[in-house]
Amino acid sequence: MAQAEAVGPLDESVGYGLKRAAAALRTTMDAALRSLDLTVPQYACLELIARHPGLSNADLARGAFVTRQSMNLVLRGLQDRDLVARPATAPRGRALPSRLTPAGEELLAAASAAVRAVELRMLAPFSAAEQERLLHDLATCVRALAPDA
Amino acid sequence: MAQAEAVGPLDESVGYGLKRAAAALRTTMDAALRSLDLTVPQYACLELIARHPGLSNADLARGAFVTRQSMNLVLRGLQDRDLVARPATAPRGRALPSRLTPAGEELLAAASAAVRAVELRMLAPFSAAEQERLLHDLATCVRALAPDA
DNA sequence: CAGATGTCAGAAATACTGATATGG
DNA sequence: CCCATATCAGTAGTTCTGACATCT
Repeated sequence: MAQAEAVGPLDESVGYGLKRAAAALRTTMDAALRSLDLTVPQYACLELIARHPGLSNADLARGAFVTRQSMNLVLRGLQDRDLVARPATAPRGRALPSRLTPAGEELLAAASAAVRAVELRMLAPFSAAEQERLLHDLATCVRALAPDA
Repeated sequence: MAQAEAVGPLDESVGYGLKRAAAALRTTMDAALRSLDLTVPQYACLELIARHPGLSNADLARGAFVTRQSMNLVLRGLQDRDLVARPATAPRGRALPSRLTPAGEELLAAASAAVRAVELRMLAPFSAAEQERLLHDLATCVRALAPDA
């Protein structure tokens, strides 16, 4: 899919700007991860597990903004590639805690570097203080829309 | 799909914050448009046509961040509901310029008000100057990732 | 009991790929 | 010739909806 160009009057909307920025980031991340045979949801899954070992499928689905069903498929694919490991039986409740395998950690290192490069490119025009401010503003938007998130 | 809660260390990433904000906005807009029997892409299509009468299917697809095929289906659905009208033959080239019908303008007025309310809620914590700054920052992100957009 | 989770199934919308044809 | 457009077809991945069983 091609990038979207400016649409004039609609550029005045913060919501549209948000969507445009998220779409541009998604497209760029997708291209950066393609050589590693990883989709954005797959990368998000690996990153989430690395930062929060033991997350369940439902946790990962919420964190990657996909459904439980989709994350279940993502998780199975990563398990088939020996990038993620989950116990066959739940140690507590029904949740199966996910963990990265050594191969998963290795691939994530490369993927994380690629994604970091994309984010650095996106944030290049901003100072450290401006980046912090933007991050804060985005979090404020989320809180305003979903107070309990 | 449930809202995503905070994920701790990942909150430091502007990219993740961007995705979270866009997801929250999408979910809230979807809920606001449900009573009008409009999906977000359908609303985006109507809004784009209203602000830029005569846009082609390809133009609308880029503006709404969907593929031409998807926009083609959206457009057909809106035409079947007599909200959008397109000439049977192209007046110039192959592009078929879309326009809103009176019914389309009427429904869009309600949809636009609903969406505006959502955006106002999201931006409530910000001053006018801060909103302008956020809009500018988002545009800067887009330019940094896709200079020719 | 309520709530969260994992899982399964079907329907729907969407995206990707490739191909064809038309017009500038 | 090159490029953008509209359209169609097939495949695949995703979402939605509903359902059921399990565990706290």
